[in-house]
Amino acid sequence: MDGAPDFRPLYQQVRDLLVQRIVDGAWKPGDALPPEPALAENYRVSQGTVRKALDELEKRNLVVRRQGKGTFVATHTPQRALFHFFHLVGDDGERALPSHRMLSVRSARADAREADRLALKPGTAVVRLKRLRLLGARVALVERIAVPAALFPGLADSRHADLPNELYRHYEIVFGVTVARAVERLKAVAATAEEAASLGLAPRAPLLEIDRVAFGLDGKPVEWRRSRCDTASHHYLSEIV
Amino acid sequence: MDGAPDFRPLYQQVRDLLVQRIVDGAWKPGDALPPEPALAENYRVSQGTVRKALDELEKRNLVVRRQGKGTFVATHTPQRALFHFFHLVGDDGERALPSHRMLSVRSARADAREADRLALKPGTAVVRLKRLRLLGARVALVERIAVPAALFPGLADSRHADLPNELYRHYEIVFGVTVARAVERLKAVAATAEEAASLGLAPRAPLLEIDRVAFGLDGKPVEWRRSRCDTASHHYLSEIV
DNA sequence: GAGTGGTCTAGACCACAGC
DNA sequence: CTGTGGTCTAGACCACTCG
Repeated sequence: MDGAPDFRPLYQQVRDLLVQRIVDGAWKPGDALPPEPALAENYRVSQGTVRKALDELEKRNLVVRRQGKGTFVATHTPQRALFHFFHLVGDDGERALPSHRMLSVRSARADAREADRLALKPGTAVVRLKRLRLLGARVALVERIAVPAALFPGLADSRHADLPNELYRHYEIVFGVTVARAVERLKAVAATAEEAASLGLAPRAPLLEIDRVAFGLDGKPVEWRRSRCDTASHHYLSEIV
Repeated sequence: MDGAPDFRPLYQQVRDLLVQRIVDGAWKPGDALPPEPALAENYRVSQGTVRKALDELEKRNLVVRRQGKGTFVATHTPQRALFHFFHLVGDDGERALPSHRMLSVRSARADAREADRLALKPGTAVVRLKRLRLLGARVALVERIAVPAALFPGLADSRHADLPNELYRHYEIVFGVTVARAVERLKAVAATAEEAASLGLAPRAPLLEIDRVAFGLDGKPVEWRRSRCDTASHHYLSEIV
């Protein structure tokens, strides 16, 4: 820590250096970080300072720590992928885990809205996915997804039946794209004729629209997703602390 | 810390003792806690341990710390009341702060749903409020609220015009009830004829229903609120970290 | 200047994992 | 047994607030 002068607290500097190494891919999801004493020596700070930096990485869900084993870069396990980002819950409180039916995968040029949400220039190459998602045996969501083609080379050529339900895990394993954060905007909308047919509802039935932008480790948008959900027997759960 | 044997970490014991004092009202919202060295001496632990306990209280939004001044029990400032618990945002990204028009305040006996949400026996005395809330100049929400009468003595006798927009602040100042946490369940529903009229919408227009249970410092439900919102030009914002 | 919380250190010991 | 993260201490100094 004796390089360029920097007047922020040491633990923040260490924290940012650690984040940088994860963002750069020096440590990949699932990898163990060096032990705390090694990091302390490496950065010429005390172990307490390293711990405070790691506390913050843990709070941001970038690493998980396990006593006796080590500190590991966080991964999108099936559990995390589903429960952390999927907030639809049965009205009885059961978290019915969704399955899916992928309908199509197509290359396209970003339209105005995709360009806005993904922070791209209109016309940039994107990949569009369409799928249905089932809760229990019923189709409950229709989903349109758009991602920048540049981040996902070859995705457009996937056979749509081969794409897994847990896309974020797939993004991470196959394309090295880690979803670190997301912002969801929710609205109530009336189902289009097509949506109503897919969901087995009356035309213009009320649907919950979830418009989600997911961000990568570097803070840039990596996916835009618009889900329209039948909330007759499910709800979106939001906990405020 | 040399009383009854307890094998949890010291900082957790100190944390829980501090929480207890806040819950019991020994320190009220806005009060300063004793300085860290005093707490350390009091509980016979090091200042570092007290700090770790206070870190957790701060994370739970129970206290706020200000360098050079002290540590204070959190209060529902107008800012916090609105932005922490009110998640509707204009589609342009502006946080239009809502105003309200209280319609009625009535005593009643808890029906089945109120009893469920508030963890009361059916028939327990409750107070029901109805109000409209405006975003800008437009009526955008119709809201029904129910609270246990026992926690809010005299509330039922309030002139409804006297009740402020920021109810949580009112609960805290007038009744000593602090809302610490809330759970919201969101659905899309079709407006009833009455709701459509209040909101100036077509009958059966899609509305976002927010069903919120708010919990006090002791973890017990203190309010149930059901808001139905016109999301034509606003959305509910949910950030996932 | 006195008092507060914020940062940082060095070192001890504990609890858990795995050979 | 060794190595990991988790807890705890004691003390130093910094940054901010206020009289």
